[in-house]
Amino acid sequence: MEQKNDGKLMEKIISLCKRRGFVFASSEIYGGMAGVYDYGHYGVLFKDNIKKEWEKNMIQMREDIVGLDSAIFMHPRTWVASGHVAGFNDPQVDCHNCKSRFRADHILEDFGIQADKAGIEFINDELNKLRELKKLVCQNCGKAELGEARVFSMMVKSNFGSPIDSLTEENVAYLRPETCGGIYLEYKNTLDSLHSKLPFGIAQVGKVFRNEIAARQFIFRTREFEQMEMQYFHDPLDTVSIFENWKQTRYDWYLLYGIPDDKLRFYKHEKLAHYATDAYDVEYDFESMGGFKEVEGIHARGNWDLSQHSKFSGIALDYYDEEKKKRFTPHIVETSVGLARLFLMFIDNAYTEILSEEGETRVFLKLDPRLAPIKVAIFPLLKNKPELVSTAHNLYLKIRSEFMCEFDDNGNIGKRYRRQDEIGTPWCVVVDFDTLEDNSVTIRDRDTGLQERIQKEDIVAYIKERMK
RNA sequence: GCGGGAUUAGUUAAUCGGUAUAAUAACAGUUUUCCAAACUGUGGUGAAGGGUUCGACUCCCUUAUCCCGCACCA
Repeated sequence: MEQKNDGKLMEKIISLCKRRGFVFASSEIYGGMAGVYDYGHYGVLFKDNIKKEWEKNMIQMREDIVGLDSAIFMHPRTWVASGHVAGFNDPQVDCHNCKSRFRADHILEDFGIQADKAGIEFINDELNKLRELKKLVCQNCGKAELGEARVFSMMVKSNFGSPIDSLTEENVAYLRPETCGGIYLEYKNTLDSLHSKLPFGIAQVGKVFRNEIAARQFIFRTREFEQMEMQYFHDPLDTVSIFENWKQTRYDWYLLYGIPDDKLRFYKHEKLAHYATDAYDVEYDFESMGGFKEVEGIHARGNWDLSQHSKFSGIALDYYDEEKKKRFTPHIVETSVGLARLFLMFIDNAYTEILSEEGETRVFLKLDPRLAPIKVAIFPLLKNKPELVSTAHNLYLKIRSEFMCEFDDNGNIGKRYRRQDEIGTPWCVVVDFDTLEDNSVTIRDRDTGLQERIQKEDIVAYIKERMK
């Protein structure tokens, strides 16, 4: 019988990820580093498979989207133009009495003062006005002890390209907090070099960095992570239909890889960025975190990005539509998803425990075969029979050019099955005494434990058929 | 970032101001004709730094990390 989880799923996932070499906390031998994780052998394979499937759907299977891999470092003015330097931060204010901390802009909004994306001077001016009116009180302890607002920038700075003691807003090189900036900067080159016609998209996967105040919940929120983003450039007249289309396309992608419909939902943003016209999140119901959490954002961004970069760079980033005989700055619909969030989502969904009649628990990851780090493991039935071992090993040598696969002759057969179950390997092939007679092997299904007897030569075709 | 709790082997736990234990996992061997069997052997542990002490895993301080709650998540 399948066991219901007892609220310890996150602990079990973290433990499995470490024990089986998927994910390690960074810098463990130095005591760890918060919000940074390293991916071990199976973690890399799994993560790369997720990335490949995303790229296949977003680039390979489409005529209207092209790839890009832009640099992490961009010209400092990029982030001034995008509004990140001014707005990508949390203005916070502390209560001197009870030590509670609040978002300063949220406090102002309670008084009807629009402070989203406002500068720190503006926020402190408004806070001072409220102080004079004696309206400023701590929402927690009720005393008027709120101090000056301070800015916690989410942007990670570097000394890239300049001596470290002379950093200014003009020359500081930020580590990008999102990958889409690189897409906007290469919009023009892409258009010129690939004769793309609107509507078209640019997709890329890459590392980004954010100074999260509290990086928690394993790999769900980290300071260094990978984003998979796609920016779709189009005629503003088509925004509504294109936006709806992308919502559906992205939602359906999750269903393709075994995420059940009832664990997915859309969340509509009520509070939009000033340039945005519509924004939805795809949320997944994480059992390990007790509810729905955002995995992907789908946003209609208007022409804010291109027009800002055009304004700050002095380079025209518009588009002339030959058919419609009109010139305009393209509008953008963006899809943006965190790779590590998908990693956690797929494991959260795949983690399964079955209690056997003997009272033993079998743990396995019910991963889609396309995502599983190892596709097939090959064992000899017994390890003290050299002819079984060598036949199995030769079979492994033959198959490994087709799929990521493993050979294992450690311990006994049951133990080897369990190890593969835990890393989500969909098939295990066993070479037994019949193999020596008639070249047949058994192939066992991870989810059912059932075996079929097939010919050695048919293994590759068998697996390929089931990975479509 | 605030408040509270915690940190002993890969994991789960025990003990003790005086040589740190066990189970399990790992590895090697024997065995085993399909689901973590058994036997033998091997390696591995006090988060980091400082203090008190003849002697600290144990007492004290600092830092880090984790968990719970608050706040935050453009």
